[in-house]
Amino acid sequence: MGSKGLRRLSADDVGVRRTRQRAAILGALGGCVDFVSARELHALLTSSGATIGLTTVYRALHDLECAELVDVVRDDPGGRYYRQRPAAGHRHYLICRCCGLSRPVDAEVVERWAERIATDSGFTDVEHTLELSGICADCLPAASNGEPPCRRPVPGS
Amino acid sequence: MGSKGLRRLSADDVGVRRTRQRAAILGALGGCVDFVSARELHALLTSSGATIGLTTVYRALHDLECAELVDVVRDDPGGRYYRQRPAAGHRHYLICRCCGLSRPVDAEVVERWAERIATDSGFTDVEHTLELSGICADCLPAASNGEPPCRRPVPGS
DNA sequence: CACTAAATGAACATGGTTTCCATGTCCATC
DNA sequence: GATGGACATGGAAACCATGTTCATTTAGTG
Repeated sequence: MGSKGLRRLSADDVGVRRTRQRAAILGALGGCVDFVSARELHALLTSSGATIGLTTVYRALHDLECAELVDVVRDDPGGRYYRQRPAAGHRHYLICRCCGLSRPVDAEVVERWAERIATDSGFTDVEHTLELSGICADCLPAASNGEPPCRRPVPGS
Repeated sequence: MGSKGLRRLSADDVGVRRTRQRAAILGALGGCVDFVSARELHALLTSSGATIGLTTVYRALHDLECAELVDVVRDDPGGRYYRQRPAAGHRHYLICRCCGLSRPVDAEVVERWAERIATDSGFTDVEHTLELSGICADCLPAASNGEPPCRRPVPGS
C-alpha cells in the first residue's frame, strides 16, 4: 500500500504516481462543497462514468487524510466524511445535522487553548479534534416538525 | 429496548428496574479510572465472575450515554470508550494515545467560544465534541522508541 | 403468590472499513 | 523494443463494533 501519502500528486515526486483514478478522486472532491463519505464519493464517480474501485477510493482518502489535504468529520456510528481543505492550516466546521451543510469556523481561540493545555499538561505531541453540529436556518422548520434529515444523514453530536 | 435511559437507576423511577447486571456495570464503571470500551467492560465483568451478556453491556452504556452519566470518546476506527462522568456538567479530556491515561481538562474557554459560534451562525441546537490526545510523560520514552502502545490501543487524533 | 412489563442474552444481521492478493501500470534501464 | 521492480488497482473476503430479534427470565407490583 502507498503508505507515504500522495504529497503533491506530481509525477516529479518519488514514490507517488498520478493515475486516472486519483485525478478523478481529487476532481470529484474539489467539486463537492460539503462533506462526502467514501461510498458517496465512489457512487458519484462511477455514476459519472469513471471506472474505479471502492478500495481505491478508501485508500486515496486515507492518504489524503494523512497528507492533511482533506478535513474529516465523523458521524455518530463512526463513519468518516471528507471535504477538501479550503485553505492552509487546521480548520474546524459547523455542520448541519439535517442537510450536511458545512461552514468553516474560526477556531483560533481553541487552537491557542489547546496549545496551552499541551504545555501545561506534561503531555507531548498533543493533537485535538473538534466538531460543531447544529441545525441550519433552512432546516429548522423541517427539523422542528420531527421530520427526517433533508438530504443526508450527516454527523451527529 | 429501554429507550428511556436509566435515569437515576432508583427503584422509585417508573419503568426502570434495578437489576444485578446494571448494578454490576455501574460498579465496574465506577472502579475504572480511565476509559473502557464496551467489550473491555464486558470482559472485566465476566472475568470477575459476573454473568452478563455483551448485549446488555452495550444497552446499559447506551442508556448511560443518553442520560449523560458517562463521557464518551472515540478511537480512530470509531470505537467508543466510556468513563464515569466525574462531576456535573460537560467535561473534556486529555488522553494518552499510548496507555489510555485520561485527565479531565477545563474547557470553559471552548464552551464559551462554542456558544458564541452558535449565536453568530444562525444555527440552532448547536452541540460540540472535543477531544485532546497526546503522549503522557510516562509513555514518552517508550513512544519515542517507536514501541507499540503500553497497555491499550486507545483514542487517536 | 401471581402477574406483567421490563430486562436479559444468545444468535444473527448490519454496515463501514481494512486486508488480501492476483493483476495491471508506469518508468528507468538495458 | 524488451525487462524488471516499485507502485497502484480492485474484487472478494475478513474484521469488528454495534444493532436487532425474540424466547426466556426477572423485578417489582397488586
